[in-house]
Amino acid sequence: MTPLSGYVGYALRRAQGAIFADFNHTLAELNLRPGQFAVLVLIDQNPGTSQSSVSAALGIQKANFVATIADLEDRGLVRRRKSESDGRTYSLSLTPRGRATLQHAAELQSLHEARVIAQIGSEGRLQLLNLLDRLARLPGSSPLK
Amino acid sequence: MTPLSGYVGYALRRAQGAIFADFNHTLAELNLRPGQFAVLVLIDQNPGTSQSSVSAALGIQKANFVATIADLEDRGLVRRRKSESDGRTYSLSLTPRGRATLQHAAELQSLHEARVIAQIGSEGRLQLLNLLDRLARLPGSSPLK
DNA sequence: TATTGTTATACTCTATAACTATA
DNA sequence: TATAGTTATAGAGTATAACAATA
Repeated sequence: MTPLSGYVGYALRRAQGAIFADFNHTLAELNLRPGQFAVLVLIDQNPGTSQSSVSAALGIQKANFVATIADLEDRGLVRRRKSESDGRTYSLSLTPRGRATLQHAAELQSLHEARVIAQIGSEGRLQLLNLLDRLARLPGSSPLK
Repeated sequence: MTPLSGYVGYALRRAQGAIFADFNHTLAELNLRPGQFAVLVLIDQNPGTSQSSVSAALGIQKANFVATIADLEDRGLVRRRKSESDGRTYSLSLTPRGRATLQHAAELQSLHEARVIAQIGSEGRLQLLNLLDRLARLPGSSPLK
């Protein structure tokens, strides 16, 4: 059957399915899905940050972030400490085990990214990142209210 | 907070979120989501096709296609006829209303695609389609067999 | 035996509303 | 009032296993 072509949305869905499948397969031994990996990276880069900040940076609802952060805390990868300056917020940081896991994950992730480069080339990857970044800035793409 | 950058998978997720939100907003009056639009396009291009063929072409499980096709049939957009040559399959086609809806949807979709072009340019869009198509062919990611 | 369509089930991601405690 | 975190809920999307009817 003639495949659909010429639809950016459809092409994005198919590509993301392939990329996420490869990512999940590559990091299967760590039991880390793409979103969890992203959370670890952000906390590592912004130690002491809050749940609201991380969820906002990832473009997800803070309500949907509760289960994710609880899981990472239960697994001993993230530490949540009550902030002293603001009783409403938790201060997030990686545990030593979280840092070790992130380092291992980053190595596996680079294998995944290498497969991307093998598929579309280094130059193609940079073009792609640039195009996707501009697409993500489409007007009205924030959650509809 | 410093955004994540340099991860193709993350950039894909953000871009797809923006694109799907824009698509859904653009076709809201028809109550057609991206997957449903794709089904109408495929049936229109392949009248008489089967549920298995369409679901395989879209890279989804045939089990998950049952609810989708039932909804489109209930809305009077798709007709399912028992095949005479093979008692197991249904022959799918668009109803007149389905064709009219698809035509209207295609017009709205082109407005959506125009916004994509406004964001990344005609040339950028073609580059993107090419890159995404190659990414979808990552080894081990093929729902198509 | 294999395939088509189906049911049932479960898991992930996402969206919204409403609540609490703090500010 | 406004914000951080939470709970509850609902809707899509996707994956697998098993089944009846048909090939």
